[in-house]
Amino acid sequence: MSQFVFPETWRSPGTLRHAGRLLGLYLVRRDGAFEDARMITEVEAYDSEKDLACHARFGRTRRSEVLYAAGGIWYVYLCYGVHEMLNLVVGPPDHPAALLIRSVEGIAGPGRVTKALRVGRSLNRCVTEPGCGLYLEDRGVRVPGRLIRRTPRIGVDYAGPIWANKPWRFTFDPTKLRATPAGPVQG
DNA sequence: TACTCGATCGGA
DNA sequence: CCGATCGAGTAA
Repeated sequence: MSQFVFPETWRSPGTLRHAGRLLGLYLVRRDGAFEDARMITEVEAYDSEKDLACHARFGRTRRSEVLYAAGGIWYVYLCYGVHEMLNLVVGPPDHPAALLIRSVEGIAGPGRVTKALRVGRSLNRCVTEPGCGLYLEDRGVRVPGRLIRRTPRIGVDYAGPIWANKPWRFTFDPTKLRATPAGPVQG
């Protein structure tokens, strides 16, 4: 059974808590005839202007403005002039924070995720709803805390050791998930 | 406007 | 290890 995850889900404070809850959810993409849905297996948290790895480290700018909106919208930007990066904006208004989706089941690497799901900057600022063509579903996967690994974020050494070493990368091994308990039988 | 650098990836 | 490739941000 799939349950649509409402955008409002991501508006409360608690960036790291949201990161843990994003693991195991399905990222659903519909674009014309194209359709794909994959379980999220790796995310990174970027939180506030203090975080020198976060795009909000310069305060409100043309690019970072989207991070200051209420959670539940997408932030997509171009990295190295080549790769699109997909983030979920989280937190209340005026608290800039986002979760980078680094991997989904079967696809590792943030640049590969967006390529596989045909995600581009046209989705920047879009709400996480079906009408947007990109949204989240809860398909009953429960990721136990003991499976979640936290490590430093990738590729942010420029932020300095304090911020580069924060264990804000969340991953888990989906093959270690226990089969979901059988629910009510449906036709 | 000139300049630097990057939340990556694929190939040498 | 290195180049691709371009937009954001800073300084001037």
